[in-house]
Amino acid sequence: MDKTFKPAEIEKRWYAHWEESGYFAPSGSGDPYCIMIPPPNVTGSLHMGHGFQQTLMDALIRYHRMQGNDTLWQVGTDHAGIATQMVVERQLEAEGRDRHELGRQAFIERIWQWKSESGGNITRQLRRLGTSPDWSRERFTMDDGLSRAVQEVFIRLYREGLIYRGQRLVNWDPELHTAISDLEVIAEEEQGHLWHFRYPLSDGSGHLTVATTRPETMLGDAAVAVHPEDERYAHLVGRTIELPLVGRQIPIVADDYVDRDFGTGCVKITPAHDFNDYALGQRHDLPLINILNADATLSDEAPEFYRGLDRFTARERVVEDLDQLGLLEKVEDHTLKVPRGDRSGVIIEPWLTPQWYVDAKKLAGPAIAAVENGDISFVPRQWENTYFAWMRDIQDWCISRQLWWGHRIPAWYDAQGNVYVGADEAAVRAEHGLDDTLPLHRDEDVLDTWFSSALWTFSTLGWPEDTPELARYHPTSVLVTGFDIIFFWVARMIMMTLHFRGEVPFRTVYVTGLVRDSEGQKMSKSKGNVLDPVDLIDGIDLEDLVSKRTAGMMQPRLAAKIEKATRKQYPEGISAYGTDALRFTYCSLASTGRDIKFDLGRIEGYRNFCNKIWNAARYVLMNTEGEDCGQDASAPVSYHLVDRWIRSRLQDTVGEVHRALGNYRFDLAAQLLYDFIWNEYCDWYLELSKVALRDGAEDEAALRGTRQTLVQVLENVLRLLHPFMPFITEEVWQAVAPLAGASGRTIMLQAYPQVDRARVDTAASAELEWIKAIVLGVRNIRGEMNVAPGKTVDVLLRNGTENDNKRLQDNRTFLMQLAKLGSIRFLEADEAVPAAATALAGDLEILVPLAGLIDRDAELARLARELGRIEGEVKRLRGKLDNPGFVAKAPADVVEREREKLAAQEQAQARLEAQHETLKNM
RNA sequence: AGGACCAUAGCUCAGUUGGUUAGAGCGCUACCUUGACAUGGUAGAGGUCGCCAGUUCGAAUCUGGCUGGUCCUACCA
Repeated sequence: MDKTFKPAEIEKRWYAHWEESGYFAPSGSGDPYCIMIPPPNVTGSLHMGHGFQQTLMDALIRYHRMQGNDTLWQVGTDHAGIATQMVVERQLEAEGRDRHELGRQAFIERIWQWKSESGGNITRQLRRLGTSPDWSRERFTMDDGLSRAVQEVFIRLYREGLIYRGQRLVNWDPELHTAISDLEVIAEEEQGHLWHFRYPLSDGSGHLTVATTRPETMLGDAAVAVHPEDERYAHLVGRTIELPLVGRQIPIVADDYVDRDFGTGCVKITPAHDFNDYALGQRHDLPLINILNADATLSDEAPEFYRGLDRFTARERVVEDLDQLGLLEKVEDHTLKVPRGDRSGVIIEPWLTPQWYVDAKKLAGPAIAAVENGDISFVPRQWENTYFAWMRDIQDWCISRQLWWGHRIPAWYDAQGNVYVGADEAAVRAEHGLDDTLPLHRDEDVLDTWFSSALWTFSTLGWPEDTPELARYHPTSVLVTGFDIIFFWVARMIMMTLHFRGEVPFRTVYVTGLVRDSEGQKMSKSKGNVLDPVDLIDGIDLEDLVSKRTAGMMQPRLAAKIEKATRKQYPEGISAYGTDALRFTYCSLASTGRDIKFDLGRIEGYRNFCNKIWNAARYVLMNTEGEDCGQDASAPVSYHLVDRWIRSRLQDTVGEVHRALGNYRFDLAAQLLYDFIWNEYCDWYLELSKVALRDGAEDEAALRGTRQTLVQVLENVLRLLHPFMPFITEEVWQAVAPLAGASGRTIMLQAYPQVDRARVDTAASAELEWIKAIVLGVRNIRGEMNVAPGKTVDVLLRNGTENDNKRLQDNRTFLMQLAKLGSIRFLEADEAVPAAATALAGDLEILVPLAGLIDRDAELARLARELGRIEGEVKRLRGKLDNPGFVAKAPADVVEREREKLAAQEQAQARLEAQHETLKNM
């Protein structure tokens, strides 16, 4: 084995081997355990959030696979309608063409082609993370089976009256020329203005002043509204206004939607271009005057002068023109929330078009109940509140998109506008008895991407066919996802699955936090702070990183800024940490209910941890390969104290890891394993084993016992660690397993360690603590008193019991070696106490004679410091025990424990005081 | 406007039903190339647990308020 762990070659080799060997497929036996991957965008690339979630899913999958479950991880990708279409449209744009020139058919073919070129990217990246989904079952939301499921669901919901077509205001993206759902609109505060306009009363008796953030919409005004109880305007209600620039007579209406205290208390009402105004318009029977075209230029409904102008140009004109007429009263700076499309980034227009909707309210009922009654639970629980809040106020879901890439809506229209929904045109004709000569044309629109995603848990398993997989793996076990798609995806999956399967899609929703950069900023391309998980695995030099982060930047200034920041933060680029270190980092940061700040310091630490494991394995192999490790059961084996101790500690660790994983506490599991391996197995056991192997050379059975313990504990640890660090554990396991008496082709399919109560050995633990206390006591003196590391020291023990004496005889060589002693013995009863530094191990006093090694005054100071600490502790404990309330009301065992603590501290205090006194007088 | 979450060592975070000497990693200090590992070892410094009340024998932990931060939902033209 190499001296340092080199992950790159190992990862490649093992992943290929696992996949070729079919180890990722379900075993077919055991209790089913199933996770559905949240399907990433097929043409997308892996980001840190993916890396995080995939790692957690894979850890769960590998854990359950090793636990003997029939484990299915269903993998697949999403066609991501808008996102993918946009990418290809940009490509066309670069060629100076557009999709309309190409035509629908050719454009769709072009996207399929792009998918076939780039679609492997994301799955390749998933493989680099070491994920173990059943690749043979990979699905795509637009493959035949899933498309059939989508069609079936649409038709059935339509027939049940749960899908309908309606004309109403939608969120219209003037850039993409499509409707989008409420969830796809991001409203953020921006600086704008509030314009105050005078609207003259028709009878010439004066004017009203209205305030607006969108002057151009006044061309579509249908009324002015005031509050019904607003005395200032009560006399005007029912009268009319002559709308400037347009000349239309519009009414003044009263509606309690109006906030009297905002602006002038008069609101211009544009029912066709504002959601609130639309609702108000419905109440007052106002006309809808649509002044915008699909691209947000002014339509023919606007006065001729403005037609064809862009909405923002029209805004300037309207303001100018009103100013000219003396109707612009004032302009104020104003902060307002601006709705933008989450994909295009342009300002969304409420726009009147016919669209398809899902009646979400009816589907929401059972979906709410499923969480209320515990059929589905969220981890952490507080997300249930978020879910309920949204579901109880759910709005109908606009599912049609004016795109070409996606599942085309299975609806046909005749010349009269009658709608026929069915699987295909022939089916529609047959069902409705339509003559072949009657012209029908198919709906041009496609479905929202999330419509097909909502069916993911059952469509991937073969629905609407009644497949064995559906029966076996559905409902699935757990969904691992981010909170950002609880509404987009999780809620809709629950609704659809309950409706069509009559069962929940999953029992548990594990909601992960967001991965942020080391400053807590959201990672985004435009901020230039994104990290590619693969770059953390393979490393990347500075120049490549800079060019990657600044590629495709529209604004050169932004690019320069990003370049500067990147050069400052990563002057050496990013080194290669390997997949295992990355995965372990993700796990260790995965506290529930908290976003994670990704800090390179952590991954570096865990890279070092990999190296530690690697080197521990090297040591173990050096001492066991070619040696008798007790594989032959007939040879006698005896276990030394240190062997019994580490085996016992292993059991504790195994139990706690199971508990942590049962609660989705990946961070605790990672911490437990790190601590056991580094601080117990390596720091203590391996060091102790060196002594045992060298000084026990005459006892073959004991040697066998220690060698066997070395390899067996390591072998157990590797299995414990495998769900988190699949590669290094496999590589090392292959070498270690035969020596540990384990066999099998891969660690992946070995059993996960279980607690063996018989191996819990509290006596061994106690004795080892005794050894550690003495070693640490001496080391502390050595360290603080600056005793040269090469120098041995002599130690005298005082005030020991019979048991201490026996322990000393049994463990002398361990103490000698680990504390680097020249000698150690008990002080004779009549022996004079030499000037010495002192440490305590319980009642036992450890004396290190100064003997020219240690400075007396320094030791006095050290003792004084220690005494100060103990004094404080004694004072605190006395105060507590002197409090009658405590003694009377606290549970007896708590009081007893405090008494014992006090006694121990007082004892220690007395000892050290005596020693301090003695030393001072020497 | 309503709601959620967060505030613990210089940094990133643990701390399970109230009872620990409040922990870990990184960073820092001193010493050490000792035969698994300098991606290492040994020892050490560092915290009035955001602030103020309250409940309690006892609060980092429970309750209320405040301050600061993150986010979600809805939205006033």
